[in-house]
Amino acid sequence: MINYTDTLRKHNLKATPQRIAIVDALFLNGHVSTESLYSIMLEKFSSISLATIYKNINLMLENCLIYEVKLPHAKSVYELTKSSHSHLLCKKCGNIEDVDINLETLVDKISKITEFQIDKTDFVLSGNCKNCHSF
Amino acid sequence: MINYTDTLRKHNLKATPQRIAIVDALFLNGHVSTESLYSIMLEKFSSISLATIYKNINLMLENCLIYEVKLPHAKSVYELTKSSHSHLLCKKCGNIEDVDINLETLVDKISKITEFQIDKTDFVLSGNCKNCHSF
DNA sequence: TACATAAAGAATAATCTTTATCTATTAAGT
DNA sequence: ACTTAATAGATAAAGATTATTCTTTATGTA
Repeated sequence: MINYTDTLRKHNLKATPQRIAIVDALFLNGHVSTESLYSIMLEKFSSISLATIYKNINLMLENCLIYEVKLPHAKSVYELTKSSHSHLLCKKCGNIEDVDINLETLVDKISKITEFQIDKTDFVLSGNCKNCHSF
Repeated sequence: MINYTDTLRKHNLKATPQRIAIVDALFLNGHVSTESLYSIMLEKFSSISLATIYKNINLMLENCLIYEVKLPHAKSVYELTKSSHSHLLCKKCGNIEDVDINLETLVDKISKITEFQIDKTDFVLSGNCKNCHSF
């Protein structure tokens, strides 16, 4: 398991074993919901409190270590903060994938038309993944 | 006030005064959260139950009369179902605007690259609206 | 227009979900 | 090793959503 002590400290968070394991779980699983993170954590820390999960998710959100991805017709999932990207959601199997789409030109155009200063996008594309539509 | 009896019936919903008022509130306000819908409704129906709001929102969602817009760092809002469009969110004043962006070419491209069959997009662009950045 | 009936509304209880509180423990700097 | 502020766990509290029960009502039919 990678040591995320520095990562946590850089985000003004004490490096507790629980937090290191949370970051590791996000790294390994990519996109994780609150309750799924709780069950993952229970395997390593049999007496971890659900409140600890919530508290740390909120702290990590505030310190921009993780990001919340809001999905249509599903609960939010959390991911480690990366450079801006979009998400693919399979409506059948629930799988979530990152996808890099260059939205710069598009956003510039919309910015001009709407007179909005846009500095962030949340883009989720839903459908069926390769496995779920090829049979 | 427009009579939404037919609209409701077309979506397999009985046209009760409460439901007509909900549809009207969404039409007039564009994007409404649960609690804000509740306060709007309380003005017309002083004894309406919050459970009625939730029940009807869910029924209208199931019957595709309304759509849930999930926003970053904010509670969901609901809108009357329209043709596919994106949303602009002002991070300062909280204002939400619809914006028509033709994503077809983009989505086709991504579909080919990722081998996902994409049939829906949820696109929220966040920033500052005209009023909030021009002063 | 009145009737029958399934559905909806209001009130409220019950069930999540999330946050707050309190105490014992621990990370991290000295 | 020692000190201190922050964290974890346990649990209560608060907030959000759903379920239940009973009364009322929309709507199709006679």
